[in-house]
Amino acid sequence: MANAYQRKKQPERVRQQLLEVAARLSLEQGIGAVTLDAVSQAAGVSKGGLLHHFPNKLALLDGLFDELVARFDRAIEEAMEGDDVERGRFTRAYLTVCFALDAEADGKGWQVLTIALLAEPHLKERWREWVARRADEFATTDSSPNCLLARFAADGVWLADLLESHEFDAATRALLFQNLKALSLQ
Amino acid sequence: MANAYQRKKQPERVRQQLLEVAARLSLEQGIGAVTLDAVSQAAGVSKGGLLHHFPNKLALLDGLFDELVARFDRAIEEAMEGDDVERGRFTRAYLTVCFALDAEADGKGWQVLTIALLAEPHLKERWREWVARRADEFATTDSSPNCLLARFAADGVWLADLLESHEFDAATRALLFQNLKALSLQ
DNA sequence: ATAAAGATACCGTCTGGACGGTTTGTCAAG
DNA sequence: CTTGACAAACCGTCCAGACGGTATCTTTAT
Repeated sequence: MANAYQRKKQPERVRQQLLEVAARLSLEQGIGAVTLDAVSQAAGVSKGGLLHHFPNKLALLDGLFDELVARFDRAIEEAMEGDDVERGRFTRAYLTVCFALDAEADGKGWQVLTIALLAEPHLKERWREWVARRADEFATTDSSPNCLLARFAADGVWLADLLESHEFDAATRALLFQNLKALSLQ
Repeated sequence: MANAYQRKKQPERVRQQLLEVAARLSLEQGIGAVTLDAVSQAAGVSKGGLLHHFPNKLALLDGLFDELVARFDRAIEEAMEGDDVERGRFTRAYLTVCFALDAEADGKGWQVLTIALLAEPHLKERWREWVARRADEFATTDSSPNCLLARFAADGVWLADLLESHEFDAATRALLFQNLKALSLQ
């Protein structure tokens, strides 16, 4: 730390570290805690260093968004692997991922996504693009009203997880999941 | 404006104006734009004046939350009036209100609720209380999994409206609404 | 092979502005 | 004449970003 000039350069590692730290900070202390100072310090980098990787704060949030969307995409793709029914496959994967998020260890880190998303009108736009791309991609298999409905419900459940507003028992939760999956097949 | 000492004193009016302005600001420019300076200025009041009505910023957000929840409650109650089927009545009202929000003129102002809600852990807690109270109140008529599901879907639709992430045609939207209402009756 | 010539990856400090909140003062109404 | 409803100036803090530097990588020319 004292002599960081000498230490090995590992830009990709540092960049990753910055994103991780930013996610963790926002999770633990709210989005307000994500300041350039706090993030850089927690990542063991100077503020100048942070600003080298992300030219401004918006770029940092963008990077965070990209990272999280990428994880989301991967999770969905993974969930689609083991499903050989075409109809509603994407929707079922979406359901699976959304319902699993609260249990998952690093799933908590996702929460920052929405917060930033809602706070930053700019990210709202990017999310819209994601939805549009996916809707287009799976138009032939997942565009039925029932699939749409199921995905909306998943969003609702995910929001409830985020806000911790509903106290489910696991059985009800599982039942909901089953019912929604059934909807995706009709 | 120049000489506000002379103008008629109308505390309730000013208070209301402050809340309205705060809602509008958060809607148009994000929650970050809701600063004491901006709100007070846009409401034609000095910052001292604002802080007379709301001793600190948290109190302002609280007031906003109260106002919005009150409107929500009123809207739900109103929607329940014309419904004489007991089973799922609350859920149908909830659906009606959520689906109507984007069309409503001042419905847009609601959006601030979530944003503030997600940003402020403190408001998250209060929202949880609202949900719990309602869930308890209508436990006998609206606690079925299908009702729960319908309400979650409504939340999802509402979120989509908020983020402007989905482009519905009116027909699909109406169909969703009908399907969900049907669910509340099963 | 190697040395010069950039390019890249950082560090540490400074600044200007925004923002929440305080204080003191002023006017009006009851 | 006391209290409530404001105004206006001010304070301390925090924060985004600029800036100028330094050390390490990579490429290129010889």
